[in-house]
Amino acid sequence: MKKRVTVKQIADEIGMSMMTVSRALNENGNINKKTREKVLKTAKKLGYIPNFVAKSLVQQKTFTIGVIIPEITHSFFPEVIRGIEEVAYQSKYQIILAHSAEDQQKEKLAIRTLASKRVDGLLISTAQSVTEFDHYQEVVSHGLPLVSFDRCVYDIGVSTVSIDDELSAEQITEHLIKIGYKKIAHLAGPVTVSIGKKRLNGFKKALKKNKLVLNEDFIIPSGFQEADGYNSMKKLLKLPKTKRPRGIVAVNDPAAFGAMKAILEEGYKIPEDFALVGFSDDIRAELMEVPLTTIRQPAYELGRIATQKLIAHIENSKEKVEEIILPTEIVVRSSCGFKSSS
Amino acid sequence: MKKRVTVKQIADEIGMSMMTVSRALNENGNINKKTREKVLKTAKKLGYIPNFVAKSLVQQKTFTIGVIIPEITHSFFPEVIRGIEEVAYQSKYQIILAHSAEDQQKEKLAIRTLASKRVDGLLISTAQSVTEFDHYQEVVSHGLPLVSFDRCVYDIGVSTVSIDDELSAEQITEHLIKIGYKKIAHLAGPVTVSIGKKRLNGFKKALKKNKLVLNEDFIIPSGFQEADGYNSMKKLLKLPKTKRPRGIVAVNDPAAFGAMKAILEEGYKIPEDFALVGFSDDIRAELMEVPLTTIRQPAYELGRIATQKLIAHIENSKEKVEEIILPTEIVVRSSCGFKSSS
DNA sequence: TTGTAGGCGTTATCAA
DNA sequence: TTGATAACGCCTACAA
Repeated sequence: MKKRVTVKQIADEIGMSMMTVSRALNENGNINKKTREKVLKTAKKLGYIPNFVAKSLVQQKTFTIGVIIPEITHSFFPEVIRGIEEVAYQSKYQIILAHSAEDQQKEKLAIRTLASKRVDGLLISTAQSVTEFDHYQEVVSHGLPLVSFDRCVYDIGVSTVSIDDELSAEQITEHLIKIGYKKIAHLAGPVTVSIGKKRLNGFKKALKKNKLVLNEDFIIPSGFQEADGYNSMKKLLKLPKTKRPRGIVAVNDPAAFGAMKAILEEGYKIPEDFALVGFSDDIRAELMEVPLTTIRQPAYELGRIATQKLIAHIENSKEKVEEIILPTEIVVRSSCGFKSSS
Repeated sequence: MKKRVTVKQIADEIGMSMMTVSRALNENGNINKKTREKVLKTAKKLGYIPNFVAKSLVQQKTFTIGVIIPEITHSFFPEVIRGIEEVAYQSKYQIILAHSAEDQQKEKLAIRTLASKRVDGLLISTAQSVTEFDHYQEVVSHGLPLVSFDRCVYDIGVSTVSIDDELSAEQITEHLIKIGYKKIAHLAGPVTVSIGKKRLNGFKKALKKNKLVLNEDFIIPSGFQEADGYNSMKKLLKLPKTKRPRGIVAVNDPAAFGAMKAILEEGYKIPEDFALVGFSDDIRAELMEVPLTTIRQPAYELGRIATQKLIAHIENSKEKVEEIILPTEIVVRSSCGFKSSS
């Protein structure tokens, strides 16, 4: 293997100093045009590849953003990543992608590793199992810019980008109520995660606002995965017929898919026996055996805006910490029965 | 903002040399147990975060792998990435994810940037618009390990991980033939991309083997996106009725989805008017209005194995260059008519 | 416009 | 077991 070409080698080759070469390579100012061309030609001839590691060390800047997501299989996060990558690319940043797989320990480790790799900033959507946020606090206190998106952390002084989960959950629950359903259950996410708690709150709010009694048995602790929705729904189906809900508000689409599977599996019909709604408008939602009523989230935009905000924080330490809320839209399909005019 | 804690600061704090601290931090051998504990305690007290950038510079190793994919929205690549991330994580590597968006220029730039960031290796699935591979050759000749996956490059001396595209395309085409279709068209991918060329070859092979005439008009240049399939199918539908094919082999599932849309849009039925098959078993394939017959690819496994091979190359320069082929499976659904027993 | 000296934070090497 | 010194490749700051 040939020895790596460095600035010094180029300098020696043309009999000039390293600084001249460095300047020529970086298109700064103040350099003789001919010198510059000579340097560039020599660099090409020798097959020079600049070393960003060395550059990063000197400049204390890596042009790299760490991205930690809890999940990647479904359609939401890939869309978010596309948005992140696009904005990062435009600003000449790369992204290091880490997958927490909903696991707190992995998330913690990822944060530490990324901090050690000296990423310029961090974009995080919290794992399902996360119960405390010391590990966020730790890097933030070291001055590492962090933007929390989708599943956010509040009160630690970082910008957040999300939708209005509470309001959206309230809206979709109310949609069921307006159609005429009264006994409505919620397959809830973990309340330690922002979206779990906020969607539950929205669900409760809708009942209250419409003077429906909140039956605590109808709040089924669930999770964000299809299997969670499936298991929770199975539990509901074990209740005696008269004690069962008629409407189901799932914490997200994958959970709704699981619930749908459980319902159909036991020979019940949607929406005749159970009305079902999800949350996030997964790419599969409209394709399911019973197309799913859900909340559409602007995933791609969310990725873009979170990244823009993060880069703003990186490049300007005075950038204002904000809670950014993106609009959603209720998408009515057949899983909840006829369309309401409201 | 407080000043960053370094090895030197820890050393000063406890009155020892930097080397002792470094050794203690790295759990090497040869260090007094008490010294080690003292260092660790002090490091924690001061909030030390190791600087991998400096370490990388010294050790000429970043524990980072560059991953370049052409597309991220559909289900194939997210699954691959999950496999990549998992294996990388187990071996303590992180991944830098770059998105070429099917664009040759972006892919070139990504390769250069990743080489400059001194990733330890590169995992690439070629963009649709790529016509020449000098940019691969360039980094490979510099000794940067590269593994080409899914959409592979051959003959440049790198390991490849893919399925047997030619055989699989032959099989699924033959499946249509066995059912009884004789006039079969192919929505082809760009032949400059391995899978485009190989799937076309497989298609041709199946016709030949079964003594069907190859009608060049039935090979429609298409692309890997839904819109490409849609446009190509529209072209086919403009042919006079008697000159139209009865079976359609799409280069991949998204293209098949586009074709399906075009067919149904004009009031035709699948499979009654047109039998349709795809390739890759996208997550939506079984959920479509007409469930799609397709080839199942082991995406997650593909990501895992490509990464294992890459890390093997990284950690052992004598690792054998291989063409790894993963098995596929034909998944018969209703879009191709009744199930064949074969 | 070009060059010199020093340092970014860490580890390899050799010596004590 | 511990320490001093140089080196990784580049850039900042200052000088010529």
